[in-house]
Amino acid sequence: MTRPDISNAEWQVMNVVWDIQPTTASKIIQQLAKTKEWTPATIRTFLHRLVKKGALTYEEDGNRYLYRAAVTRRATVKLAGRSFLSSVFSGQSAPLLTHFVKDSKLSAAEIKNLRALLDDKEAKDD
Amino acid sequence: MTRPDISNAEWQVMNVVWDIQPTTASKIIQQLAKTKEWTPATIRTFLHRLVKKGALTYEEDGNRYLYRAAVTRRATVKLAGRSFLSSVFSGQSAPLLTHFVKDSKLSAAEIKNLRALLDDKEAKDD
DNA sequence: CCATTTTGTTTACAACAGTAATCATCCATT
DNA sequence: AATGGATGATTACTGTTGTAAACAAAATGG
Repeated sequence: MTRPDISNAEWQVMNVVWDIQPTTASKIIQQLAKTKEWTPATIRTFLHRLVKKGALTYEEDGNRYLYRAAVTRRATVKLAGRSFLSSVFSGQSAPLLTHFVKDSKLSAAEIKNLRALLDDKEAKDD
Repeated sequence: MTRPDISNAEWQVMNVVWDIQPTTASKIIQQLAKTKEWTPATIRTFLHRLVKKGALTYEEDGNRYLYRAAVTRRATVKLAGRSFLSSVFSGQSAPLLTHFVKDSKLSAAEIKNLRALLDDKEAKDD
């Protein structure tokens, strides 16, 4: 169970895989082409590294690979979130939330949703 | 205006400086000793790098330096937050907030505070 | 069948990051 | 004045990250 310690660039790749897995390198490359300037070679490097890190696995499918995530998005986000919280906010959640609420544009629906979550939290008192 | 691109370890140092600036290397080392296992040499390396990156400045004070932040915590947090948001949540604030609300322990007062912030946001409709 | 394209593997290389040790100074203390 | 600690500067070394090119093998189009 290698700890996935996923870099910024690698997150872009993981996000695509989580969205459309199982999938091939060329599909991933296609997706990323929409938003990034990376050459295919670069993306393939990331794929290799992610496999090596244990964040992706693959299965052979003819002459190509079908990639899938070896770690869940939820768990990986949680780890990255804690690391960020710890570095940037010294582990203090409330300032983090304050910051992001202030720095975000939120729709009425999203705000409502967050309120509901807060209500929930208060009710459970945890 | 060199872009401060502050690493995890360097954030620890910056957080101390923002808290107690202007201050000396040995004070910083003392503070960090409470939570980290770094040798003084390591911390001094970080100080040098942060100066080089333009995140810290110093003023000579006898034979030692008085360090102070050259960038505000607010601005630096904002940059780091956006980078994190972009990598881990593909730029989507609402999921980020949902995640952190769920993954945080919050006091009643903190919850109240966040609600107030949300109300504010809704009122201003931005 | 042969050339081209696709796909995966290996190698490259500079900058940054983590983690220090060593070296040179200067100040303070004996 | 000599020495030992504090302080800053320089050097070091490994691993990671961003960014790819080069190479090899397989498939595909003509």
